[in-house]
Amino acid sequence: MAKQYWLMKSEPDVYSIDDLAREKKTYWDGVRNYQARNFMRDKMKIGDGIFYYHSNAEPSGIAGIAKVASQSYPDPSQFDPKDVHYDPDSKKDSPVWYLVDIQFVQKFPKLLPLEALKGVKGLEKMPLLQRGQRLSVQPVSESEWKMILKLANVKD
DNA sequence: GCCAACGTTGGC
DNA sequence: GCCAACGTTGGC
Repeated sequence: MAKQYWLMKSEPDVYSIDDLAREKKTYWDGVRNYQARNFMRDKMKIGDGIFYYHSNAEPSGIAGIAKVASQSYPDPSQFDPKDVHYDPDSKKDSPVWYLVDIQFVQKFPKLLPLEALKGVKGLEKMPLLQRGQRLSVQPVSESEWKMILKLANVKD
């Protein structure tokens, strides 16, 4: 299986790339969208590349790189009645929500703002740039991955 | 803080 | 199964 690439959104006020850089590794809990879950549960493989995207930020944009650090497993927060992500419909023997661990790779020297991605030839198909797109876990093609690394002035 | 766009819920 | 109402996302 060839290496695949992803983009994952996080609000930096909640958990930023600096938080990830400090902790080195975290688990991506709280995703409650089926499409995003399916990518994590069915598609992600250890070692896949992840663009770490800051949403609801000033400015919003890609902040750096992480990588998938585990197979998918059930999101523990769905079983915890005290957790905001608690899902009373989910049962332990048939969990609804899955997540993966992600590991810090590098922070971009400068955040690559969303604005800088718009209008770039070769990136126009990215879900991120589609009007109204809110998916928090998205696939990125290899060519998009390489172009963005170039724009950010970093090597993989 | 506003609001457009979207996904989900629930009445019918 | 339709679709209006609602809650959420996320750029601005």
